[in-house]
Amino acid sequence: MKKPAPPAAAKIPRVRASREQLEHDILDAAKKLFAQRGYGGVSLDHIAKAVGASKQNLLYYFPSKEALYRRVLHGVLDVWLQYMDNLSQRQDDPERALREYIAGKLRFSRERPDDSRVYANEVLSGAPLFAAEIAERVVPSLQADVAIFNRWAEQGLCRPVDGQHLMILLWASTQVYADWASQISLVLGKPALDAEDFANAESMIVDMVLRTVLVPAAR
Amino acid sequence: MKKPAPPAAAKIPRVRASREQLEHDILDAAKKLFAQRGYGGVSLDHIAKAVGASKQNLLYYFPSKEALYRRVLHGVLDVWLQYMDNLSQRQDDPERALREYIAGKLRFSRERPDDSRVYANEVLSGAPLFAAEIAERVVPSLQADVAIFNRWAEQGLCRPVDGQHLMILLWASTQVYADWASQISLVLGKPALDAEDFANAESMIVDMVLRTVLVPAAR
DNA sequence: ATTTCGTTTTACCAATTGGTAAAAACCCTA
DNA sequence: TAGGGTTTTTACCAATTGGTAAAACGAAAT
Repeated sequence: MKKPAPPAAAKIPRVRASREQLEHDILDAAKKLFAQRGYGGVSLDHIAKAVGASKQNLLYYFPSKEALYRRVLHGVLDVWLQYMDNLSQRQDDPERALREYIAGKLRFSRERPDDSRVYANEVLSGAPLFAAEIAERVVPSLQADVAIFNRWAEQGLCRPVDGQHLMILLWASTQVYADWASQISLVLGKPALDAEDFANAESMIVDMVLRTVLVPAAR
Repeated sequence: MKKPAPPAAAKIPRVRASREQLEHDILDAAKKLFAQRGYGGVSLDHIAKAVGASKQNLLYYFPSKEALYRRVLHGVLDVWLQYMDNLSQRQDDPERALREYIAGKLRFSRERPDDSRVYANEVLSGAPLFAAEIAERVVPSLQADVAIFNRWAEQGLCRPVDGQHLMILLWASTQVYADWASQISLVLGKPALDAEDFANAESMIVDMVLRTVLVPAAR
């Protein structure tokens, strides 16, 4: 009606390379919004506008809001686990393994805060859609890590510790720098967390964990 | 139309003692729902149904959804701070002060999980309505605690530690037992956390913190 | 030039959203 | 029992929600 043959490049600044590109953009925008407001706080229209498409166009790529959310969650969990499986790498050296594990999880908080927050939102709401996948993928990963602690303790490489609660503490104290960033930056009196803050966090957490886990003689 | 004069007691099982009672019930139901789904994920109708009233009746007591949410948040912050200001009590005895602080915060997670989750949801979404109040009430409280650490360090009662990040770690590792309860119970393989789990968490956190904070000679 | 297939837009839909206005019911006191 | 203030219900409202159906578009192959 208005423009019989509008040049596509004029309306959409950058040409959509492909279907995969748009699909990826949708997932990305959805992740950012779900991270901030949770599943119920985001509408398809929000996501559509953020990505510059129509709501119906989203529904062409994803059959429903819940399906889209599940895809986002699935991707988030992939990333989460990927940053997390450092403990199993150096099974002979507890100190180095722990240092790398903590560093990895803090890197996750710094580099992928939205992933962290989507995960936090889901867990916070009781993981209604996700409990099964957590039980299937996260719990075994954690149990493997706990088993490593136990082996270390048997071999005298570390003190006998409650592996489960130690892992929970590691999650908590590293994820908090993504999930609670808004409050932490208020506390630190700066608009956003910078590299130095993460470095300070890391040395504090590493210090505490090593003091607790390592046998005195090994230090 | 259906019942010209229905006995009030038949429809509403327990008689509303007073205006304050219903107001309290609304705040309570709202808290529970906001805790689970966040601000955007809850409708006035949800809350109304949970409390057995009509949406319009809620709006008689609270002028808007946001006003109701603010009231909930305000109450949550009251409780949060109340459980939190234990550090300032025993300024002469770091070990005891820390033990009581950790115990208090874990008690908060166990006794008031919904308060904890409402707070977590708000912080997670960037504290859009609440940054001011956090800056006004939480940050000073925390800075007072950090100052206490510094004084202890000066007096040789404890090792020089990064008080801010230590406090963040204390928050994180205690709140996680409320906010991540769904995941933690999956990990521990039980339907819900019990007193023993909280006791284990407490001894692990206390152990770590004391190892890190206390001077070796003092132990 | 036409067909075809993957994509996008237009046009709807019923249900739900937060909120308003006013009538009705309730309850205590005069 | 008649007011009079407080509380609740009924009746609406426009905007938004997730979702469907079908028409229109665009490029690549025929």
